[in-house]
Amino acid sequence: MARPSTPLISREATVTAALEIIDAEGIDALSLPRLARELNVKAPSLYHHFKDKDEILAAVSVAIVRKTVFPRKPATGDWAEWFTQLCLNFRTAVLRHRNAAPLLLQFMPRDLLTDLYESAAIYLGQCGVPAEMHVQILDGLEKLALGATIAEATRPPSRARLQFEHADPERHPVLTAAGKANQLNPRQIFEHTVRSYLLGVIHFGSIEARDVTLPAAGSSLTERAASA
Amino acid sequence: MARPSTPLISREATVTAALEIIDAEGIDALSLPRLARELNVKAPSLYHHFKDKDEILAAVSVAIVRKTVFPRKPATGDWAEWFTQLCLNFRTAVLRHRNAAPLLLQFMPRDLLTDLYESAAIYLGQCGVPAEMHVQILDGLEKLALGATIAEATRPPSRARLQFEHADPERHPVLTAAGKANQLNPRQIFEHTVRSYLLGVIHFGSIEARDVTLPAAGSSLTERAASA
DNA sequence: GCATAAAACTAGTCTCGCTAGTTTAACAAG
DNA sequence: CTTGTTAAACTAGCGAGACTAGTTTTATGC
Repeated sequence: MARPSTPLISREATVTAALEIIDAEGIDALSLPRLARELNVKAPSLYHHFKDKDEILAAVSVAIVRKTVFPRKPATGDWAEWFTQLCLNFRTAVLRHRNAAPLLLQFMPRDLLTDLYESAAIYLGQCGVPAEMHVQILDGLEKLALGATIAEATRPPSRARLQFEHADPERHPVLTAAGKANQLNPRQIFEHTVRSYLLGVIHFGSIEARDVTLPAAGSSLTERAASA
Repeated sequence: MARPSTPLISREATVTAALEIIDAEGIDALSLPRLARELNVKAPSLYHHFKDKDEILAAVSVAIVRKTVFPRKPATGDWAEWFTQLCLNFRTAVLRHRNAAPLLLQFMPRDLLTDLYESAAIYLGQCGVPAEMHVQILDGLEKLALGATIAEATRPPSRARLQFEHADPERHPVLTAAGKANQLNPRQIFEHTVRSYLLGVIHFGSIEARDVTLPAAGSSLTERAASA
């Protein structure tokens, strides 16, 4: 077969097919031959539309992140509420494709975020938050939201509610009890975490970060395990 | 060559060599032939000591996490301080091998954590923290510390202080200003984030997680970009 | 002393990412 | 309408890596 009247491959269709494979069979199942088969095409043809496999994965990452719903900014100036909703929406968008979540570590489209951050920094300024705290808030929230979401995505969802899967009621009675006492589902825990962080920043953000080094005395996990 | 009088390969030496390769040349450079060469051995011989490559990577992950220094619990009952130190020490241990950090997403040794969590839950109980909050604290901190550390590790360290690398002073003046106003280094930001989170939990932990769904109106990042 | 298992090896398979070079069709310029 | 150029597919094949099978030699336990 040679050049068809209408192209068989489009970037969009490729990304969609890739995402379907990842969703259904996991990220290791996404090979170029496999992806090409899905598009009724041979693997090398993909190189006419993407430089290499990484470019495909980056495009998949963009597709996931772009589905984050962007909440309207409350006129009340409740910026913490706005950030919380944004983080929740980001989490939702990523968890829709949890098999693909690890991609974001490598391919998170940071240029997409920059426009968002500019807008967020303006909003923070309007709400009276001093500029020295903007980095703290934006950077902390990014790591919190991204990290927590990816971490959650890499756990099997069936066990999401069962908190500590390795906890043995015999060896870990207190931890087991804590798991039972927990009332919140994963989404609520995430929301609580984000909210607590923002509330902490608001009320304690002006505290100097202490310049502490390692504690004078301590044992490593290894030593601890050996002495147990 | 056949069976030597003393084994040429040990699990420990293998893990050490693997970590050296990852530190020096990145995770993609770690192939079994490459690792075997470092041990003056041929690749298939490794299969007498490890089931597959994943088992090697899991062992590497354990080696990294086990170097986390375990701080002494303050008798004052200042559990937030203890958790903060623990998180900082975890971050330090992981950042010593930042190229290997992404491994923790897949191979984080959760069984190692379980003993730690049991001990932490006991400590929280002794400090008067109600059991309903234990999961919130432990789970939130795990995701925060793990996620933030891995996210930080995957950024190049040289640019760590330069906050928003994609920020263009023309297009993003406020964000650029925020970056300049920032006084904290990455470690301090991390510490601040953990501390803020814990302070938030302490003071607002009893607040019900609101059962909010998506906001009534909003635009996605895509629509936003299109309208800009 | 002998059977067994350990610990290395060689040879080779399969899959994958990617490149080179080919073919045919679309399209723009004269 | 022809013709030259480019687009978009293809086939063939390289090189690397994970892993398997089967072999050899040696240590070790009975």
